[in-house]
Amino acid sequence: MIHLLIHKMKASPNGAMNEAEMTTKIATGAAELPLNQIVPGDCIEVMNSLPEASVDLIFADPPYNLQLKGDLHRPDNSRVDAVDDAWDQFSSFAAYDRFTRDWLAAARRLLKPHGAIWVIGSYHNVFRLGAELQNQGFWILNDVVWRKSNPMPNFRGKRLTNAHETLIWASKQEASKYTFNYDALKALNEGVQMRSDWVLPICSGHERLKDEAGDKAHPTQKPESLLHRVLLGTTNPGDVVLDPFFGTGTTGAVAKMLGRDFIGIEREKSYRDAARARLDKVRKYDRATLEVTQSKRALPRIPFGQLIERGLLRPGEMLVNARGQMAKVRVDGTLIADDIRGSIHQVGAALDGAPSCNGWTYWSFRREGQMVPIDLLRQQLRAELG
Amino acid sequence: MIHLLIHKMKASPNGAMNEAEMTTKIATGAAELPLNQIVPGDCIEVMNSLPEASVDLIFADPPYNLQLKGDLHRPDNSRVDAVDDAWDQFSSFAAYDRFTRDWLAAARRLLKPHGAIWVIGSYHNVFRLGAELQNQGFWILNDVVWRKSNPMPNFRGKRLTNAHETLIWASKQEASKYTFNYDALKALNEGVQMRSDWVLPICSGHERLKDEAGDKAHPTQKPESLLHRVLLGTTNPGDVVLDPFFGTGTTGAVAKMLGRDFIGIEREKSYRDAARARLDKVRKYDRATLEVTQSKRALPRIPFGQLIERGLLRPGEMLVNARGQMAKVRVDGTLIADDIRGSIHQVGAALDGAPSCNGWTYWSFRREGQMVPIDLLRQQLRAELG
DNA sequence: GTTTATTTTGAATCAGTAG
DNA sequence: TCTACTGATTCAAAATAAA
Repeated sequence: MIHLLIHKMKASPNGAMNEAEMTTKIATGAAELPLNQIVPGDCIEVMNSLPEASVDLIFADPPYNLQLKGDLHRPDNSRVDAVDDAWDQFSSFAAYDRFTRDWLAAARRLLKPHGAIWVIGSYHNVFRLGAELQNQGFWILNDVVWRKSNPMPNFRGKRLTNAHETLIWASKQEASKYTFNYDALKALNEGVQMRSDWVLPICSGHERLKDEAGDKAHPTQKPESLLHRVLLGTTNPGDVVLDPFFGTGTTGAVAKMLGRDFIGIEREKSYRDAARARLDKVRKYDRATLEVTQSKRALPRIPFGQLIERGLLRPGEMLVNARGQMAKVRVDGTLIADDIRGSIHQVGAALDGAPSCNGWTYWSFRREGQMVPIDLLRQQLRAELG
Repeated sequence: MIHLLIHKMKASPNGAMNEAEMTTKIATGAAELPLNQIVPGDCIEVMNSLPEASVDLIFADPPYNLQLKGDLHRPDNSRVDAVDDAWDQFSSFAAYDRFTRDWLAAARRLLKPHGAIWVIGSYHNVFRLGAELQNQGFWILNDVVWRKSNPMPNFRGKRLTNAHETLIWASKQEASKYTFNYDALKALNEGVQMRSDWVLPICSGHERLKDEAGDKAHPTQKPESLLHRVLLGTTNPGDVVLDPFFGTGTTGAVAKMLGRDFIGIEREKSYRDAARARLDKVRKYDRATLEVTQSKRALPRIPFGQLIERGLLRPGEMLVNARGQMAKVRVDGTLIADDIRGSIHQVGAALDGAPSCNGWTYWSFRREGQMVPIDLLRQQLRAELG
């Protein structure tokens, strides 16, 4: 913990280091995390200059290698403003694969052992991204489809409307204990577990950043709703989130709102400038707002024996399951039912012939003529213990 | 055209060649297409024995290389019947890649110059499939997401519900003049152009083939609705459709209904037998059971959390009920009122001491001095999402 | 026969802690 | 590093049973 803390170097609230200072720091290989800052430069070089195993999550929206040929026109003859920027040009699949291999390796080095990565792409590049993730030992947890509610139609009627993009969520390795806020995402989805297909609109309207000329500041700005779901679901407040293709800073903006620290890396000055102006306007939510639905797994463990020690249940008292079968509570917190002895879980599993059993919800006891689940006593004890 | 016709050798309507005859024909390298038949054997060998440039479309559902570990149980302790068949076992990604390279090369050789291929997979294998397609010169036209309306849930709450599979549609080469029945698919989609995400139920009920013991005949039978859309959209009547992983013959069944010729290749005798029995019962143009989901269009369910993600409500904002009681909106779409936390419905019910509550009509928020029910935002979102 | 309640099932890389 | 133990965890649709 101390190891990581000494690397943290938060930007002052009033403003970040200027870019000249930043470049110097990076070039000298200072092992400090430029938290909540936008680092100029090539993302591979910058990542390699940062201390290894220091980042909780990486969100990466790399160039898509679109390979567009001529101009595309709408049926009314207006020209579609396509992604034709220099940063999206690669000479071949091999060149794109080399680039992918290098930046993914640099990203993997930066991740903590239990860290994870999100990448987003379209059919032009996502298969190469996914294959290389697997080749490097990342462990894919889900692929997620961002289903656009308002995609651009296919004007020529030669293919299906390309109405989605694909995200891949992967942990650093198979053994990683990745962060997944299951209950928060379930709450966000009105009580049913979140699926791998997310219906969200593209980034437009007020959210879409414009330059002085009124044109879009970045050709592929991602919606904040997408990052909200990613960061809420797979990071905790205070986590460090790095975006090596920061663009106009959607990842940073949502991270700031949600009380996560971000590191942005971006090569193009115009994008950095737009992102800085944007980030200055973002405010963090207060603590009560940031709090999310808590998982039961995070609650303190209460040994069943404590109910007896604390006098909430008496030794010798009988417990009953849903089928009316009974078991006697023994002084050491184990049960006995006929000749089956063991914990509340073991005896329940044995009676049901089941591979496992949650004894807390399986057993009830009698109080004033009523059957009361023993889990109620656990809740009572947890409340007492604060 | 004549060149192709001489290769065609349709099965007699009353029955196909028996398997012994078939094997002999293949072994001698007879350059004839076994139309509307199921060829036994390894798909690579069989494909290499058929004449090149003779097939219009290939639909391939190869093994997914799932790499499952131990058993999985549902919360009710029942065991999940997993895909653990020998044909899905590969020793490494390298072995899977070799297999993929070989069968794709054999498939590409069989395709006519203007032919196309569909492959289907999950995140376990689809990135390797897509990358190898590109490596071999196939030209990806779309990736299509099959969004399952009734997927298996994630029982342990450790990941997102894996609710989709991915199909890739690619032509033999960039210059191919592939078949795309734009208007047919547009008609199928109620007059708006077909998108790259298809919502279809999994294969179950009467359509799911059972063996004598009443168990599923094949662990991964695909729904006919999926193949209906593929074949209707990317083939013409009379086209030759080849499926190298024929299984229990969904591709053949739909091809027969739609008046396309099929060639099935399948290694496992039990699958071939089930497929033959199935195909015998299929009649051309029996479309009644297809596209069942198309008709029912219920109002889309909008989770309250989406209002937050979409910025229609801000986290931290206060909601008010009819009695003037207030609750604060949290980032995961839950509310907090004093020490009561939960969904809009739960908190409303708790405040009223009621068993249930419709949060959508219970809560309002302040906009420009006016109190506005949150249900208005839901209606707004529904309109946007179409 | 009709309606309602209960059971079954689906391509799944599905646990974490203490000793 | 390995073993033992605790205890958290599911949605939609079809099939079957019950009323």
